[in-house]
Amino acid sequence: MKNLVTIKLNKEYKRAYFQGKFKAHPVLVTYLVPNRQKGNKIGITTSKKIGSAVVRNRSRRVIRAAYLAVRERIVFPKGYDIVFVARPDTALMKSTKLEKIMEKQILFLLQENAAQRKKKFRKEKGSS
RNA sequence: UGAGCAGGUUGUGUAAUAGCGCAGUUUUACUGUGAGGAAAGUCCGAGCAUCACAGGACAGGAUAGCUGCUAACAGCAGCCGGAGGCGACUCUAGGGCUAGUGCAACAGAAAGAAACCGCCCUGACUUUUUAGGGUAAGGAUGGAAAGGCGAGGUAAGAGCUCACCAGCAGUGGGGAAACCCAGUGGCUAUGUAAACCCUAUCCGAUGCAACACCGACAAAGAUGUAUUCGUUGGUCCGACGGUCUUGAAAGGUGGCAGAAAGCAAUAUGCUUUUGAGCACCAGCGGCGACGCGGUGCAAAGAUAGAUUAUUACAUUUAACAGAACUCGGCUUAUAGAUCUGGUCAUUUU
RNA sequence: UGGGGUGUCGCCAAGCGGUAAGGCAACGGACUCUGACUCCGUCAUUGCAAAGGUUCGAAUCCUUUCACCCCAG
Repeated sequence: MKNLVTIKLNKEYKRAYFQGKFKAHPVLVTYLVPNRQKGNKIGITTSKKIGSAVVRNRSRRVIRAAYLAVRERIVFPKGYDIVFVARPDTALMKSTKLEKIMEKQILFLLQENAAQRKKKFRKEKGSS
């Protein structure tokens, strides 16, 4: 896919799950963690629990289409690893609806991340 | 018109915007192309690859009416036997318990060559009863009781005799065979082989995570020419090998999208050969599966895994559902639409 | 993708052609002033993942399907 880097190693997925912030919704769960590279890397998880191969493929496509639309609008301060986890109802959604949900989630998580960094920064200042 | 039977086809379409994989080229933009009838389950059969260009025996496994079709098969076609349906038609693991062994709980006298009750005869005692023998017609148990049923026959009975029916053996006729038909004979030991087993036929093992090649690192140790070691399966034989073992590890390409060769160069083309390739035919042969012949087609080939997302219209929401080395089948899932050919009943002519 | 295995009460499980053992838990009762421990009893009921078949008889044998688990990168 053009200009779209995907996460490939299991290590990187685990990093996103354990260190990253997450926001949940009945249709989509988003994990977000900053990486040290330029540009975002995304990963999509569709487990066997959500349905058959047709359902998994469909939800993967919908998420990818939604991300491509969302990427145009949001300005990321730096590179992030983003992992999207599909839910059973994801395949029934339209990608336009999913866009709005995803946009909210990512903006929320970016704020959280920024807030956390400021806190850390202050703490370090105070201790020193 | 109603009910019912068998079989086939299709498996959303169109437009706009944005986007992805692969191939090609005038190389970064265009052109072409891009999921299924089951791609599924992985239940069979093959190709292909490696191990000896795959050998023998045992073990193990598979199949099981007959004849054909097929590269092969547990598939398909036609037929035979059996079961069901008024019928169209459907279903059918359908070799052998008279080769041997095992099992048949409980009940019942007895589950394999049987006497509990009953019936009959004889003896004892003669009030009841009791001993021996004969008897498979009746009772009781059971899924199953020694061919079934009727008549003759008898002390009572019994294929003891006879008619019909079932089964077995051998005879004659028909058929390619399963098998069918006819008459003869002796008079018959139940069920179970999807129990062990026997018979016939077939099967070497491992699966593309097979396997081949490329690039790059470090080098060490052991054996000593055969009753050892290693190389492929459970075992043995046989065969082959001289070198074998080990450390660290991770990647790429091919296999893989019909194959091979040639020709041409504003392109993705053309030609030839080849293959269990696919589709079609008012062609030929065959009842048919199918074969022969002819014509046409053959461009999904990913590798964290492309083949789409959104909107509008049609008619509503399309059902089951996503290729991973490739084919032939089987099985299972499947909304709706549609076509063809039989059958039965009723009404009208 | 390929290979292998398992489904029996709420849980752990035995049984592998002839009435579905046992333990824990649960429920009822006894003991106790009450609770625990202990003792006694009940608990699969047309059923052994589901559907067909073989058999007199199937959890067990055969076929198909479903769910789950393990191994191989």
